[in-house]
Amino acid sequence: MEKALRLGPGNPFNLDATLGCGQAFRWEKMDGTWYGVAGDHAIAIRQEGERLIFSGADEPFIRRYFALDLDLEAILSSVDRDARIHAAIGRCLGLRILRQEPFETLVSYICATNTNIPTIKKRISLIAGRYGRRLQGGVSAFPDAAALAPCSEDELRGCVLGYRAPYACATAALCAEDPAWAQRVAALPYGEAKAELLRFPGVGPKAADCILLFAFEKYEAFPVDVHIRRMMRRHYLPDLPEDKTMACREYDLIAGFAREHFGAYAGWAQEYLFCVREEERS
DNA sequence: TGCCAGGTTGTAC
DNA sequence: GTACAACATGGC
Repeated sequence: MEKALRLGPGNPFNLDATLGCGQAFRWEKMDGTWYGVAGDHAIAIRQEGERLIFSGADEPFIRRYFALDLDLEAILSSVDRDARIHAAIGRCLGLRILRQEPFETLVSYICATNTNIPTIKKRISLIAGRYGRRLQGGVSAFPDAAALAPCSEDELRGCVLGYRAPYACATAALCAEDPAWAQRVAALPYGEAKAELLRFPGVGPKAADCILLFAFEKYEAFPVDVHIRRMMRRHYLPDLPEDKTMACREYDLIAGFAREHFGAYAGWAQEYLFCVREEERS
């Protein structure tokens, strides 16, 4: 059954930017409607101006998942500190950082290293379809740690994870043994929470920052992927010495600069910059 | 075909 | 601590 939700004035929301920016991997748009899975909900949702029309979940879930409770204008005015981010905000106004499931986000970003977004979506979809609980409409929830932990490396290789299969396998086992991991991470401040996540195999600085930003509301996390690195070097830190691969020191330098420059909501700035990432290379 | 992709790991210095 | 090759796979 369809429900409708009216977005308040002065609190912008842009469904296309939010679901299309690459933070979540289980959404597809068809004929103006987004179809996807969040938690145990198979959701269909579309935006008509200031109205959201949705089915598959109740309004409190939608408000929470899409972070409609946050004062976006306040967040954006706090990071709006230069012409480039200002332009990005103008182009993607209403993009919000979702509140995603910790375990799904953890595994998703282990699957997201050194690859492209269509391939990540394929991996996540295969994992959910094979090991997740079936929902209405034929789609499946992402499995929890207990459901994924018994999988062998070969089974996960079958989900085209490649060399990441042992990492996902070992991480699922760790989470299954320690179901309170997410609660613990949630309670820690950014730096300590990141250190906790870095203990999972297959999780490095970038994946940890994505997980903290998309599943734990640690909004000072500033993930530095190849696009953001290129943009930051080109437009914010032109004096950084040339390097082929990203050294640990360089990552912390870029992310540290971003936190200083954009402030406590640097992660929101990162998503807006990622949303307008240049397609041109080199 | 060859290069690139929401990088991390293991190893050598 | 820093540097760098190896890594599976698919898109373009």
